[in-house]
Amino acid sequence: MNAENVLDVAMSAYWQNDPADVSVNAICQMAGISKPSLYRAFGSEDGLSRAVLDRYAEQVLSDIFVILQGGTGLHQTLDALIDFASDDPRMETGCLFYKMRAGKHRLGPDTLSRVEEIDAAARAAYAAFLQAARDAGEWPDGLSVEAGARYLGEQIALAITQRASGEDPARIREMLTLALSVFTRR
Amino acid sequence: MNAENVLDVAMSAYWQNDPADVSVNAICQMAGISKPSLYRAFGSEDGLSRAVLDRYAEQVLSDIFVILQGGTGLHQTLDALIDFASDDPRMETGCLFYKMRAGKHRLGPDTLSRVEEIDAAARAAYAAFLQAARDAGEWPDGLSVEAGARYLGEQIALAITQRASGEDPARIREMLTLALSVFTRR
DNA sequence: TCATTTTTATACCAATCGGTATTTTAAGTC
DNA sequence: GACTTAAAATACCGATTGGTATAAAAATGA
Repeated sequence: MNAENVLDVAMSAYWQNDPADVSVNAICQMAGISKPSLYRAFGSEDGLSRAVLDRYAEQVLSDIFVILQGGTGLHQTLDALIDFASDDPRMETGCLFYKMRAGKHRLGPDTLSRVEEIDAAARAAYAAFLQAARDAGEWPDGLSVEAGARYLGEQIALAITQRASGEDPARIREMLTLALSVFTRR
Repeated sequence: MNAENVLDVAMSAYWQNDPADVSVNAICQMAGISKPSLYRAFGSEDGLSRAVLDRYAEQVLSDIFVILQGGTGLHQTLDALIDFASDDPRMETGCLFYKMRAGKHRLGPDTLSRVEEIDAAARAAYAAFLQAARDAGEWPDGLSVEAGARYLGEQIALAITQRASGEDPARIREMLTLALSVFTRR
């Protein structure tokens, strides 16, 4: 019955549509397995969506952490983030993590706690990146690293969420570039 | 059976929670009316949510248009928008319009077209406001009014959406102020 | 007061949800 | 081949969804 294949099918379904709109029944049908098989493998819908999120984190989100930890300087890293959010084909239908976070009140407890865990890790990574830029002297006056990290994370989330709603990538890039210009102008 | 009371109850329910999480059954129960009565008055769930959105537009959204058309200059109007998004108590649980727009794929055709209508009107109002600021010479180089209007609208939407998720208003204000600083710095 | 019409309330509909009990099938093992 | 064990498929569960048919009640007109 191949659990990895089920995870791939579920991840793609959750990702392409909204997680809340994809039923367990539909996943079983798409994966060609029976419902008892799925429940034996993952325990519950919560177990499945959590497993999917784990897979997504290591297959996709890890790339964002790589960009942040690249140590290539403020300007260059911001450009890489803009490229990723605006034009990476994998973000064409949005980000599964952001979709889950946006509908967190519908998640089961396990998936929810994983979402919050990833959220905290992302904020920490953004903060570490900005702290390094501050240490290098590339930093506008009167802005805390904490606030900057929150701002940066939410602007990236906004841009990718807009891609999910079919917005023109060029427009998204324009808006995100404008939003992140607060880091490089003084 | 009082249709206005039903609209008030439904608006408050849609607004406080997510529209997709509020069933027709629940609204009937809260309003103390029978389901056939509601369907005779509004035709369908789509008819009800559209009527609710109409009411919301004239009771709440109109205030934003008033701010935008106040003609009090760029800086002052932006501050008023920041105040509204960050601290107006009516936005404490978010904006019903933004909640509907975020879940537009779940809306019926009538409600959906009304959402898009309001969206277009809002963009036009933002653009008119920014055009006036440009005519007054208060405008950064290399930014089109169109792009600025989209950016401004989305930043406001982001801020209010964050209020719905319980974010600290002071943090939201800080982020929104930072985002809108691109209009006043050169 | 009686009859008509309109509104209300109760009960129901088919579809779908997440989750399971039961039965059938298949795979080993001796 | 006979027996055991594990997996799979089907059928079912109660709850809830948007929507309606029908029966009871209330208001209206003569």
